[in-house]
Amino acid sequence: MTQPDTKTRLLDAAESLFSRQGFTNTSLRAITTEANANLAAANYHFGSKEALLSAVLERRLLPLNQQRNDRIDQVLTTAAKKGEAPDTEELMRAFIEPTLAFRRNNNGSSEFISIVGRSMTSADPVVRDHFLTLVHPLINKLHQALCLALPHLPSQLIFARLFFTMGAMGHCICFSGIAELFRETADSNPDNEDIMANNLIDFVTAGLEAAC
Amino acid sequence: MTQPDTKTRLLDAAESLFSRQGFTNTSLRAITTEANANLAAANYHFGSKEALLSAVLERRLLPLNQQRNDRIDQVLTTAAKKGEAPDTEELMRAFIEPTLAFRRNNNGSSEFISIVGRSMTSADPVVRDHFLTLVHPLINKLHQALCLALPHLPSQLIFARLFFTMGAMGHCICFSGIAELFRETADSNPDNEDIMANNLIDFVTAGLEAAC
DNA sequence: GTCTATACGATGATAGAC
DNA sequence: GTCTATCATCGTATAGAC
Repeated sequence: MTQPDTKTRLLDAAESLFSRQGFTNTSLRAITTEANANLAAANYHFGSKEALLSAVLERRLLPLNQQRNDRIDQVLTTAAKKGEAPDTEELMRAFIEPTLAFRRNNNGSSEFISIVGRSMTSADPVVRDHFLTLVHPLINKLHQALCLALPHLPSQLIFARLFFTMGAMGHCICFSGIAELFRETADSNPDNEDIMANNLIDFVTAGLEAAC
Repeated sequence: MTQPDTKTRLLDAAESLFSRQGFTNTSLRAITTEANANLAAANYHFGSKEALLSAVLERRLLPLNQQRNDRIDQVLTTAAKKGEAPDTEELMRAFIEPTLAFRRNNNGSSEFISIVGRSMTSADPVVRDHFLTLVHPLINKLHQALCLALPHLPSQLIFARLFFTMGAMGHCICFSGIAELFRETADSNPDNEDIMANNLIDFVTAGLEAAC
């Protein structure tokens, strides 16, 4: 097995360190040391530390978005064939399951998704804008699909509820588990991930479908 | 009107700058300059930049927690007098309304609450731990109250749903409005704050009460 | 094109004079 | 309590080797 090239090693090291220590608390020097690369190589390949974060995000977020997009399309197509409106819970399942599954379906970085969760609410407008650009098309598609699923609700209300949904999901992916946040017994085995995903899907589906 | 002392001026300047630019993007030198104080005075009074953040948080979070605690007690007492279980929606109203109202009920820093939202998911364990210590008693009380309101649901499930609730609310207070996140028409007048709070309360109440 | 060595300004923190 | 001086470390930029 040959060693990956410098750019990939830098991405891997940055992903790992950003996940474990956060963006700010990770220095470029720590990344280049772990990647066995020179400090300037990071800026040569990515231009800046923020651009490196963007590259780390894109590498996994683009495939994830493709996956979520496909699953939403699948729900829409199946419903259309039956001449029915899409189901809210199925749409949420298409959106949430691939996201949370990312935490155990790991390529060596099961905690990558926490970087996404924190970028979403970053105080840095550059980071947030870049993240939003990546997910905006997906959110728009999901919003439109939910308007089909919930035709009796105003579009703006559905949008607000989708916003709350993203907050709940974002909170989940910021931590390795509820346990970490509330100091409960730490148990983060795959089964618990499934339970958490199902609990979250039940929660947001009921919230989205609430009477107006 | 006499000028506040150095410590207060530092707190005010830090609160304002952290709210607008985030913790990392604000330097101690910018804070001390705005506060007309010396750089070393910040470290003398607070010990470190992180400790300054903690002090900024505590100054407003402790009164806010007191207010939320009182309102939850009020719901519990009223229900107990009637011999009934507390109502989920009323508990959520007691928890959420004071939090979101903070954004317009400003003492010159209506955006302070966004610091809270971001501390909640901070990658820095020191920041997160300090925040958790501040809110843990309140969350425990709310959890117990919800167990009374939803006696047919297992305690652990209620806990998970409360976790989702905090995520949805935390997402709301990270931004000056949904508009900011999704580039919709920017309109953040007080009425919209009320609408958002009510929408959020409806959303999480339905999620908490969902069938198991 | 890739990468290394080196240097620059800015940052958080600290020691010690007053 | 306050301030000056100083330090190690940070992100970044550049010149030049391969």
